[in-house]
Amino acid sequence: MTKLDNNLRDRILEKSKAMLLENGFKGLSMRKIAKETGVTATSIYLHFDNKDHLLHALMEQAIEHLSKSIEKAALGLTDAVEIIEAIIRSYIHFALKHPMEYQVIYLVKTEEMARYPKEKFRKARRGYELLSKAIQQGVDKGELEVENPLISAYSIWAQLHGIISVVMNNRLDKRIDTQEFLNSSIEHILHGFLLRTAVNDFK
Amino acid sequence: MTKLDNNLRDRILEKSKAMLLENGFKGLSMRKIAKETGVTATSIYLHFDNKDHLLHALMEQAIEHLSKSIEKAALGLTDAVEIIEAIIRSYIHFALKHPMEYQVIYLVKTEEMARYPKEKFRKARRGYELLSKAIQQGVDKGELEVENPLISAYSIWAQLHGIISVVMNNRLDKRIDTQEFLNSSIEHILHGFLLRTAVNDFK
DNA sequence: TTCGTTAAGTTAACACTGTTAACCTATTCA
DNA sequence: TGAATAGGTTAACAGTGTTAACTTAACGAA
Repeated sequence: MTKLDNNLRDRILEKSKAMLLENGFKGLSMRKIAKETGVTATSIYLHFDNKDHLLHALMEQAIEHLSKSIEKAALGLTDAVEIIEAIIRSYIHFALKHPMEYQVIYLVKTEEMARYPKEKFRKARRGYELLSKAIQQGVDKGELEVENPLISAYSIWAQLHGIISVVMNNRLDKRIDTQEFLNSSIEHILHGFLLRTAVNDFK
Repeated sequence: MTKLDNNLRDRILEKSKAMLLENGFKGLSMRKIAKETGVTATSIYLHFDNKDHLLHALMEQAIEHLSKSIEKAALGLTDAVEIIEAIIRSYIHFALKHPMEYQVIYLVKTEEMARYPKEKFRKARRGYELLSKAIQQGVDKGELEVENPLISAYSIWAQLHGIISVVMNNRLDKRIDTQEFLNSSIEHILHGFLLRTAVNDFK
């Protein structure tokens, strides 16, 4: 791994990502990735332990991309509720704009999760920490009513994930307009954290 | 399909479900299911078009199971908010008690969803209709503040799904206690639909 | 300059996978 | 009695992730 990780590894990742964006996960195989990269299937194993590790690498990139989008959206804002809403909206926006990248983040299942190096989750946590800071700030200013900001941050994020996954997997009732559903859900989520007095201000 | 669908089909489903509960989705193959059922792999194709259709059948059973659990939990209750909370808690309880059955409901991805017969989604909708009725009832009584009860029902359900999937996939920060997270999230979700006045009553 | 080492790839093979085509056998019904 | 059909089977295809064994090229030391 001295001068190995300079070229092919990146090309494999690039091609994998491109193939993912085009055709989804279904037909994504090591052999096809290799062929697309102009190399043998076994060569991939010189750069990645196995298919899961390759997906982990894609996952990392996607998490980085998502984190940056969120940070960018929150940049410059000072009001706690504004920041929270901006984070929520940018999260949804990212998911809908980059569905495959979003899905790769949540692809890895429970069992493999354990093996996924914890250190790399630090990056993934940047978003929550931003969110939980904003919540704490809102609590301090008396705008929000929350027991544990970290738990609340994770709760918001989990609820968002549910809403997005429902939309992305076409699980919505056909009578329901997607945009209306999203707006209504955002409102519900925000509403759940606001004080009685603040509720009146929220539109 | 006259007298075909009496015996083997059910045995296949039984064994599939048992294997799913024991070892998860990862190693679940047609050949293994066949071997476990004491039959050839190709025989399965006399009863199911393909693997996806077999999973659809398992999905149907799981949805039925979940729907019954929810209906049972709401039975006898009259107060709208009580009913909503009971539905939410029974949904979470089911998911944690039967993780594999829960996961099979959400396994099928977007592309295959389109082919899944809409008629069969009726069953899946029973839960929402119960929920949306309760919401409507709460609105009529002036306990809840909601624009569209159906949308709200789907929103609650989606948020629940997100919370459960986060817990089931070990995505929670280790500093967070799962039970505390669940309770806090339930509170948030309910809070999001309550009126200002009602908020005070909610504990 | 030659030699051994190592990086970076290859080919061939294993043990699987879902799925189809072709075949067999027992039962049912005219 | 004989044809049709339900309910299976065996053999095979095309694909999968992954490993072991082999090749080739580059480099540093003797």
